[in-house]
Amino acid sequence: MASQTEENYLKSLFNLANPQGEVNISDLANQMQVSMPTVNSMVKTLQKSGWLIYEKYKPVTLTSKGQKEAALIIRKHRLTEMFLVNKMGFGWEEVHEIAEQIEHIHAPKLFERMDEMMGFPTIDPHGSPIPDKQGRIQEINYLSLSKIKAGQTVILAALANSSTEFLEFLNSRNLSLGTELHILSKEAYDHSIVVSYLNHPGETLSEKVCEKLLVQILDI
Amino acid sequence: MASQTEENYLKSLFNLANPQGEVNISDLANQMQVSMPTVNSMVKTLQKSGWLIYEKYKPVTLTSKGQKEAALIIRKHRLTEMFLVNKMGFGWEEVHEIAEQIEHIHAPKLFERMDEMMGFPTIDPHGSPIPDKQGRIQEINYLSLSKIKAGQTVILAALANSSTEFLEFLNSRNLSLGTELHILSKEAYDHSIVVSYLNHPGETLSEKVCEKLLVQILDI
DNA sequence: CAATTATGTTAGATGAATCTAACAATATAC
DNA sequence: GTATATTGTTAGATTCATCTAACATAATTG
Ligand SMILES: [Mn+2]
Ligand SMILES: [Mn+2]
Ligand SMILES: [Mn+2]
Ligand SMILES: [Mn+2]
Repeated sequence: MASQTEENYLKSLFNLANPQGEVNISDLANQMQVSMPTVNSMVKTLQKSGWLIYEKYKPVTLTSKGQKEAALIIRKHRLTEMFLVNKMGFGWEEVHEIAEQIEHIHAPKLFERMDEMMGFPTIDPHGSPIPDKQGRIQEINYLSLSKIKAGQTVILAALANSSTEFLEFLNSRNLSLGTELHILSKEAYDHSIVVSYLNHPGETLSEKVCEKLLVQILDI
Repeated sequence: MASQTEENYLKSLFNLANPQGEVNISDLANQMQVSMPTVNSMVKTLQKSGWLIYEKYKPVTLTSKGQKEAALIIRKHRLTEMFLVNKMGFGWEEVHEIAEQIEHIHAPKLFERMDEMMGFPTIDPHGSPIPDKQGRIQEINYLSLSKIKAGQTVILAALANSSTEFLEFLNSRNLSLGTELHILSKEAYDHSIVVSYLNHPGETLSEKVCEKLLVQILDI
């Protein structure tokens, strides 16, 4: 069984993987906030347990066993976040840190009960998909708000970043998942946009914000 | 901040303390399922952090800081057990192992929400008191069923032992906290007793079982 | 393509939590 | 009150997860 530390490495590896499934040692060191030699020795350990493939001077790649394990930890994380929001009254900006700890609890029944009590949700409070019990993830291809043309109407469906600061910014503007946004105009100079939505007739959003808002186009 | 390992030592120390607050190294080693040298080095570490008083060849004693810390971990454990039973539908025999892990989560709000959602319970699913936020425990002096005379009527209020096996035994006899028991007779030879209760007109309970059933006398 | 920069590895050390083997102190029993 | 048993300590080793310093390889760029 993977240690708590190893589980966190697996999650980072899963999230950092490029389309070919590769992860650089330096990116992993940066993500985990440890030195490269630490990562170097950890990837050797993870390889010995069959979680990944490692060859000197090459980027590492999770094995399918490693991918599944990572996805199942992410499943526990996201189920927990959803449970905290839906069943315990937490705000979406409060749950990540708690889930970061609870994802390491070994108690299959706990997470099954959460799942059951919530009616088997498929997304977490930030719009990210919850992997199923087999570790399969249903990737949904949302569009970034920064790619949408003026005049269109979209629904806020997910976030490309879920940091507390960003979530608190969204709270301050009453923006939540499901909000219907009308793109009124786009500024050519700085790529900021002006949107209108419930009780907010004209709100300006910077490019930095728009990039992180993932939306679905409303075809009426 | 105490590590998960240190937290488990603090809990054991709290539970093993005799009326003078003293704990033997060998009892602690036995409880923690580690060797005596391991305990010896750990108590030195715990002393350095101010959790306990240690002098060579003498039993150790938790400081008041150590007692409070232990009580607050026990609080998290018992709140969790109660939450799992009352809010998530677990049986009282399923929750200890999960609580053993969740008690180490650092998230004050999580436990405050549990507490709130349950209406600030004062006992856990096994009848043990839940320490308050200041780490104070309200000790209730129940009587062991083995001390009760024939002819009396009592209410099952708590358990002196909450092992899964014992809880499953109680489940098999439909015995739960709050059950009203009529002591019909006592066997002088083996100290077993015969009780009657809801749908059980005559159930024999061994001395071993009676010792672990804590009751309140019903004064009608 | 040579120089510079970025990325990755080795070596050696540290602190936490554990072990076994050997020894020391204290308590108990005859 | 000495012998025996119980309890506790020291010494030395191990594994895990981390570090820094030094060195090696690979990629980028003028
Ligand atoms: Mn999260
Ligand atoms: Mn984590
Ligand atoms: Mn318990
Ligand atoms: Mn524990």
